[in-house]
Amino acid sequence: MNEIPKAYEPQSVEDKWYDFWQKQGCFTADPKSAKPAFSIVIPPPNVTGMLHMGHVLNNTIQDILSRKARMDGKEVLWLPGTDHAGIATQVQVEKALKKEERKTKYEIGREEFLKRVWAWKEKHGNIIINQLKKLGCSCDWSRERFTMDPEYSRCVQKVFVELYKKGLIYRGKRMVNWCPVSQTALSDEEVEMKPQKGFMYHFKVQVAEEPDTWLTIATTRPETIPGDTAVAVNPKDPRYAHLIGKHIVRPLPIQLPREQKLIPIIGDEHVDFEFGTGVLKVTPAHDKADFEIGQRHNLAIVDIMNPNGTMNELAGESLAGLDRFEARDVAVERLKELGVMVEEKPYENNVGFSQRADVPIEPRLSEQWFLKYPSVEPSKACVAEGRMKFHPDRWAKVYDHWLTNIQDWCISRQLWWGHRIPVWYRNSEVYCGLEAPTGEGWTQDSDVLDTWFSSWLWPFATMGWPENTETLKKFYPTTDLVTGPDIIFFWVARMIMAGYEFMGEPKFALPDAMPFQNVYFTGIIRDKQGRKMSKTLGNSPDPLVLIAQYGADALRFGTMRSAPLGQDVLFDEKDVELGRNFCNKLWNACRFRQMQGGETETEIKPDLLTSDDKWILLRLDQAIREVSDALTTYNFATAVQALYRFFWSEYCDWYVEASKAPFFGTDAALKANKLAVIDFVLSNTLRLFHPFLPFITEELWHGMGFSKELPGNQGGQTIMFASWPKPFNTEEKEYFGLDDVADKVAAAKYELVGLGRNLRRELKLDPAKKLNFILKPAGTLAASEIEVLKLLLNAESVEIVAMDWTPDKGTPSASNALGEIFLPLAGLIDLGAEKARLTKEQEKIQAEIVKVEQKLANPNFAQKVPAKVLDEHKQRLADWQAKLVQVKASLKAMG
RNA sequence: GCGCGGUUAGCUCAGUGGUAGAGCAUUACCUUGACACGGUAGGGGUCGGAGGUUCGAAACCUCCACCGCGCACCA
Repeated sequence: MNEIPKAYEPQSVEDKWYDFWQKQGCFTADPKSAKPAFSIVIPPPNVTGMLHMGHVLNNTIQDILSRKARMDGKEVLWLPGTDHAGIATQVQVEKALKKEERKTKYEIGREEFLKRVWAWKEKHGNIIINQLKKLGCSCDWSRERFTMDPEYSRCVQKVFVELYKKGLIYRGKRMVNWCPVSQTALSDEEVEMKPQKGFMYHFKVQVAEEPDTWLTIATTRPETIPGDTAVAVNPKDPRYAHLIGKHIVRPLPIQLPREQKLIPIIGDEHVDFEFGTGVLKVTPAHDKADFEIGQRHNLAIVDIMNPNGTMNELAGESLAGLDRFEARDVAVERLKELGVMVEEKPYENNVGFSQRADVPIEPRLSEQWFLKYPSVEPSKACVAEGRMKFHPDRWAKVYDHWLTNIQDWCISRQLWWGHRIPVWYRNSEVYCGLEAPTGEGWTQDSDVLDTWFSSWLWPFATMGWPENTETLKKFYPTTDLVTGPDIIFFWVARMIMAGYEFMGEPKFALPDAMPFQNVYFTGIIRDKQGRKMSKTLGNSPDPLVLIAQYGADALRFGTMRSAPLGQDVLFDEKDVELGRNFCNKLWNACRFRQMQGGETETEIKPDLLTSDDKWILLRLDQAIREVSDALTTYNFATAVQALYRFFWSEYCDWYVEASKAPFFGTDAALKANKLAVIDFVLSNTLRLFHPFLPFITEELWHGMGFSKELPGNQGGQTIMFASWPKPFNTEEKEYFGLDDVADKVAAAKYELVGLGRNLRRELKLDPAKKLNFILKPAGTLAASEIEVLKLLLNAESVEIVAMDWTPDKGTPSASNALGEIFLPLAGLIDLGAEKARLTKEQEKIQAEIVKVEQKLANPNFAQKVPAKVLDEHKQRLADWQAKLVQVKASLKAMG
C-alpha cells in the first residue's frame, strides 16, 4: 500500500473482495459448527424482479446483522433465494409471447407455456441475485432456494395434503375477489380499497301486487339489475314492512316477459334504513353482502357476467357482450327510456381494486379452494407474550388485530405458473395426495396455489423440512427476519402460523416452533417528495447505477444513515454522495497514517500517552458502546451517525490534526507511540465499520497490515471474522490512564483552539498570516501540549507567560479552564471592532447569567431539585461569571 | 368509523424532565505537507396550537389542527 490513490476508487476494490469472500467460502454456514447460531432467511425477491431501493434497504440491514454476528463469533446462515411470483411472472411471459410470436398462452397450451416460463426464469432469474452480490450481501449462495425447486414444491404439496387431511383445506363455491384482467381469484389481502368517483342512481320499481305503489332503489351498479333476484327492506322499517312477501317488477332486461322479472320483496336486518332509500336491490351473484342475504333467503343466483368482466346473455341483449363499465352506461340509458330513472347524483365510494392489475375486482361466485388458518392461537400468543419481538413493537397490535379478524384464505389461483393443486377428480370422486392416483380417468385440478401459500413455508422448507436436518437443528428458529410492514399479513403472519403448524411436531423437539425470534420492520422507501417509489412514476433510482457511480459501500452508508427506526425513508441521492464522501474520508485518514511510515505498531506505552491520545481512546470507547447498543436495538441510523461523528468530527477533525505536532517534530518515541494509538484506533474503527462498509474496510484492513498479526480465522484472512471491538474494562482504563482529567485537558485545549481561531476571525485577520499568541495557563502545561496548540492555532509561536503578566492595553483575549489566550496585536487591529466583539460577548454572557440566576433564585428550585442538577447549575453560573469578569477586564483594558 | 405514525433550522431528521443538535443547503474565508468527495468560522429554530402536571416541558397528560398509513365499510 505504498502508492495509495488520492481518492478512494470503489470499482477496483469491490468485485475483487466479493470474489475473494466467495472463493474462501466465507459466507458458507456450517451446521456442525460449535459456535452459537445466527440465522436469517431472506425475504425472497421475485425471480423476475430487479433490484430497487427497497431491496437495498432491506438487504443492507440483513447484511449488517449477518456480518456483525460473524464478528461476534456466531455461526451465521443467511439463506437466500427467490420466489416464483405467480401472476407477475406469468404476465411477463405472456407479454413476451405476444410480442415475439404474436401468440396467446392458450394457442401454445399449458405444457408449452410452462416451458417458456422456465426458460424465462433461466434467463432472467439470476439478475436480482447478481445485483444482491453487487451490494455486498453475504448470503450462503450454496443454499440458494427457489419456491419452484422440486424439493420445495414437494413441501408445498405435502403441506396441502396434510391440511386437507386435517380438514382445514376445503373446496367450495363462494364469493371471491375476481380479477377480470388476470382472470383469477385473489385473496382478500390482494384487494386494495380505493375511493372512486361515480354516480348514485335512484330508480323506481313497481310493486306487482299494488300497481300504484312504486319503490325507489339506490344503486351504484345499475348494470347488475338483470342479476337481481330480490329487493330487501328492513323488517323494522315502517315504510316498507307491509310489502314484505310481495313482489316487484325488475326493469331489466327489458325484453324479458313480465312474469320472469317478478322478484320478491324480502325483509333482512342487513338493510340500513338510513342509507339511500332504505330499499336494497339484492344481486347474490355479484356482491358479497347480497350473496349472504341470498343464502339466508334461498334466493336464486343469476350470474350475468363472463370471467373477463363482460356481460353475458343473461344480462339481456342490450348489455350482453359489453364490458361492465360500458354496460353501466347502457343500463342507465335503458332505465331512462323506461322512465323509471328518478335521480342520478355524483357519488364517491370505495371500490376494491386488484393490487396487481390495478382494475376494480369483481365479486364473483366460483369454485375455489380455501384454508382455515391453522395454529392461530399460538401465533397470536408468541407475539402477545413477547417471545417473538417486533421492532418497532407497534406492529404487534396490527398483527394481533388481523389475526383476530381473519377469514378463510382463498388459496387457489386460475393460473398456469405455480404449484398445481394435488387433487384429482374422477366423476364424483376426489383424491388428494402427493402422487397421482392409480387407475384410469383421473384429471388433476387445473388450478395452482397462491404464491404466498408456498412462501409461508420459507423458514423451514428452505432448510430441508420435512426431515429434521442438521440445518434445521442448528438454525431453526431463525434469529431475525427483516421485511417491510406491507407484507405483515401476506407473509409474516402466515409464516408464523406455518411455523407452529409444521415445526411443532414432536420429532423436531423444539421448545418453541416459531420461525423467528425477532422481526424488524423497515420503513418504506420514498422519493424526496415523499412519494412511493414506483415504475410508473419513474422516481426509483437504479441501485446499480448508484453503485457504479458512488460504490456499494456509499449506497449502503447513505441508505442506512437516512433510515430511522420504523419510519419511512425519504431517499435522496445526496445521501449516497455523503456515503461516498465518507468512504473517501476513511480512505484518506488511512492514507495519512501510511504516509507517516513505519510498520503497524501494536504496543501502546501508557506513560507516553498525551491528553489527545487518551481523549481519542475514550471517544473510541464511547463509539464502541454506542454502536454496539444501537445495533442490538436495531437502530441502524443511530449507529451510523455515532460512527460518523466519532470518525469525522472527533478522530479526523481533532485527533489527526493534533497528531501532526509530534509527527512534524523530532521525538521518535512519541511518534512511535502515536502510531500505535492510531493503529489501535483505526483497527477498531475498521471493524466497527465493517458491517456497514464491507468492501472498503476489507481493502484497508489488508492494506494497513492489520490482518498480518492475527490468526486466520480471527481477522488474518478477512476482517469478516475479526472480533467485534470491545469497550475498555476498568483495568484497561487504569493501565492507560484514561481518566476524567486527561479527557478534560484535551477537551479544554480544543475549546481554547476554537476561541483562538474565533479571535482571528472576529478581528478579520488574514487567515494565511502566522500569528504570535500569548498563553497564560491556569495550571501547568506540558511542552507537547503547547506544540499541539501552536499547530491547531496555525500560530507562528505560542508564548507562555506567568500568572502576573499583564497585556498591553487593548490586547484581544479569550479564556477557558485551560488558561487565557492573547493576540498581542496592539496597533494592528481595529480597536472599534474588538470593542464591538467584546460588547456582544458580554451581552450574551449576561443573558445566560440571568437565565441561570432566575432558576437558582426560585426557592422551590433549590429545595426540590436533585443535588447533582443543583451543582450543575451553580457551576454553570460560576463559569459564566468568570467569563464575564474576563470580558469586562478586556473591555476596561481597551479604555 | 376504529387504530397507528408524524408535526423541532430552508430541506431530511436526532433528541423520552435540567444550557435546542446533526447532515445537507446557505454565507465568508482558505487550494496549508490525508482528504476541495476537503478545512476554518458564521447565520438560521418562541420545538404545529391550546390547556394541564412540574421548581423546571421539545419531551409527560388532555383536547384540537394538519399530513401520512393501515383496517373496516351502506347498497
